[in-house]
Amino acid sequence: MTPDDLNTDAASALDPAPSSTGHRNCPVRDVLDRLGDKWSTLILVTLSQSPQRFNALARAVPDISRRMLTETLRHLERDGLIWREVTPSTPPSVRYGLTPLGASLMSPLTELIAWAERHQPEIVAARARFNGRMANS
Amino acid sequence: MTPDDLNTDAASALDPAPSSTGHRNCPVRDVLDRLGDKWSTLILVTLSQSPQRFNALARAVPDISRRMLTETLRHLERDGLIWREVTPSTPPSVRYGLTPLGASLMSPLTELIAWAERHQPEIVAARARFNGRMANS
DNA sequence: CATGTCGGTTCTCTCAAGGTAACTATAGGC
DNA sequence: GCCTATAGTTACCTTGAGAGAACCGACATG
Repeated sequence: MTPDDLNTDAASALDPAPSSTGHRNCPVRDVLDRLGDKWSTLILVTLSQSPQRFNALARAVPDISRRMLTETLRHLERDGLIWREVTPSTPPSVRYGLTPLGASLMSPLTELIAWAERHQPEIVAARARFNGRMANS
Repeated sequence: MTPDDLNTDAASALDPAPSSTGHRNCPVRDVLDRLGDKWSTLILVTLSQSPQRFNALARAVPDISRRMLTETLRHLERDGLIWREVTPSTPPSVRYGLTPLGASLMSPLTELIAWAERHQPEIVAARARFNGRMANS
C-alpha cells in the first residue's frame, strides 16, 4: 500500500505538467488528481450513461464553462478514459464517450460515489459536532 | 446518479469554506474534494495500518510540512473520518486514528487505489499515444 | 548555555486552477 | 441584416491551495 516511486517521464510537451504534483509520481496520486478536479467525475458519470456531443455535455453539466469543458475532456482523452470522434460536417459534430478503460473505472468510482451518498449524513453530523466542540472551547 | 442539490448550511465559522466549491453542494463533490487534495489519501492509508502520533505521521508521509499535516488532520477530524486523542503529558502526546466511518471509507478507497495501480500502464501508454498524435498533427 | 523534542500556530509568498469574455469560421433560419 | 448553433481558442484576472520559514512553551539532555 505504500506508494511506489514510478518515474514516468513521458511528460507532455503540449500540456506543462501532468506529473507536477511533487517529485514522487505515484499512480494513485495520478488518478486522484484527475478525479479530484472540479469536473472530471461529473463528466465521466454523464458519459457513462451514453456518449454525448460537446454542447450536450455543456448542458448536462450545468455551470461548466466551455473552456473548462474542453480542457477536462482533453485531459480525460489523453489519459485514455474517453474517446473523441469528429464528424467534419458543417457545422462540425464531435462525440465523446467512455473507452473500455474509462468504463472499467466506473465500477470503483460508483462505489465511492455510493459511499459518499450513504455516509453524507454522518459527515454532516460530524461537522456539526466538531463545530460545536470548537465553539464552546 | 444525477448529483442532488443538498443544502447543508452547517458552514464552519472557524474554517471559511467546506462547501465552497460552487453553490451545488453535492455529497460526492464533498468527498472527492477531500480525497483529491494533496495529502488526505496518504494520511488515511497510513492511519489504516495503525494509529499514529503527529510526528510519526510527519515521518511516514515524507515531504509534508507540519502546517499541511495539521490542516489536513483537522479537516479529516472535522469530517469524522479520524479521531484525535490528546495525552496532556510533558511533552504532550497526540494520537490519530481512523474512526469506524473512516475505516468504512477504506474499502471503496482501496478499490480505487487498486484500479489505479492495475491500470496505470494503460494510462501511461494512452498518454504516449496522445502525445504522438499531437506531435504529428 | 545551547540544543532538541513534543505538537502545533502564524506569517508571507507563489503558482496553478478555474472563471469570464471576446473571438474564430461556416451555415441556416427569421 | 441579424441571430442562432456547431466546437472550440485566446487573453486576462481572481482566488485559494500549498510551500517554507520562524516562532511558541515546557521539558530534557549534553
